[in-house]
Amino acid sequence: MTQISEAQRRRQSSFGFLMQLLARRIDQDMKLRLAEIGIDVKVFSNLMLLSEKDGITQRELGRLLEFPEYFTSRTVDVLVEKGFAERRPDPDSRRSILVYLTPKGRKKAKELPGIISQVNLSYLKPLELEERTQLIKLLHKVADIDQDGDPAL
Amino acid sequence: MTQISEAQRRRQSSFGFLMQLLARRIDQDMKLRLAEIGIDVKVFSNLMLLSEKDGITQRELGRLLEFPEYFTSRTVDVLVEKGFAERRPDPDSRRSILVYLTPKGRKKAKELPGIISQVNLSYLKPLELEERTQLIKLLHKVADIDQDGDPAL
DNA sequence: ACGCATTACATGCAAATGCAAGTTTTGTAA
DNA sequence: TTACAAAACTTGCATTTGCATGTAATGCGT
Repeated sequence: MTQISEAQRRRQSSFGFLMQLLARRIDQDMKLRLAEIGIDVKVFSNLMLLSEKDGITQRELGRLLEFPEYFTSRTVDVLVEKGFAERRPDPDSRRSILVYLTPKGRKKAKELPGIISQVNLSYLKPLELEERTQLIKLLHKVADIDQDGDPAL
Repeated sequence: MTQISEAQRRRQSSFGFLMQLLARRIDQDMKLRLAEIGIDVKVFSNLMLLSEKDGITQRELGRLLEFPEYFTSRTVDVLVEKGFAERRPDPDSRRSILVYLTPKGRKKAKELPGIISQVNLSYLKPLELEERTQLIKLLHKVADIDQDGDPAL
């Protein structure tokens, strides 16, 4: 058994520390998996959201994903370059732009849930089914997204 | 009540999605808090770890924090520039380097636990005490860091 | 209808990042 | 002991990021 200090125990039990550590691991995994299908993490997020709901403004897209505005702007550039999305003028306002998935983008988006499930499952493996539900519920409560649902495995 | 799609519910309940979202928020908060005392997140992590245990090689430091090697190399550069740490030759091997905190670094590290507690607490606020313990325990299990302890609030 | 703050988005540019390739030192095996 | 692989760091360089700023369109008060 390795000797661990009180300080180490404290750090390793810090909510922030655990979140950062795990998020980095997940991000790394996703990066590898997504590279196989030729996209990166930021394209992935936007593709997922747009497949739920497109025809929204860039601002709305960024707001829903909690990404800064300049970031969304450039990500949409990439989506358009890759032929996954297109910008259309907003009939209600000439200063805003609506983002729509193209058929190609929609097709690509269909590949994503499988990857997500696999990655999620690989992380949740050490937990019992009940614990997984509990964990998602607690994270939800912390994130303050006001709805509940079963974990997406 | 806002209308939400099944797909949206699914995404928002994805372990990976929640982790990324929360980690980004925490990171942003920490960035602001740390800017007040003149350091950034990567310096922060290393300072914390070294305050637990210094006199380790850069490789070991990177391994413990799960940071890539080139990253550690540059972070230690910054730590040294700022006078928080110093590199000393490893008596056992001329190709490795031991990193030690300076008194200044040790002093700076003392400011950190307070900030960590505040940030952690601000996130865990929506949870009951029991739930906080449960959440940390579950995250621990997922992270597979082999020890248990009470949450550092 | 005029001025002016605000919204929505884009971008220039400095700094940070990440990969791959480089250097020096050590282990190992013939 | 020599040669070759691997370890421990470092660095060059292209890409990415992020802040601050710019541009165009809109709402709003008077």
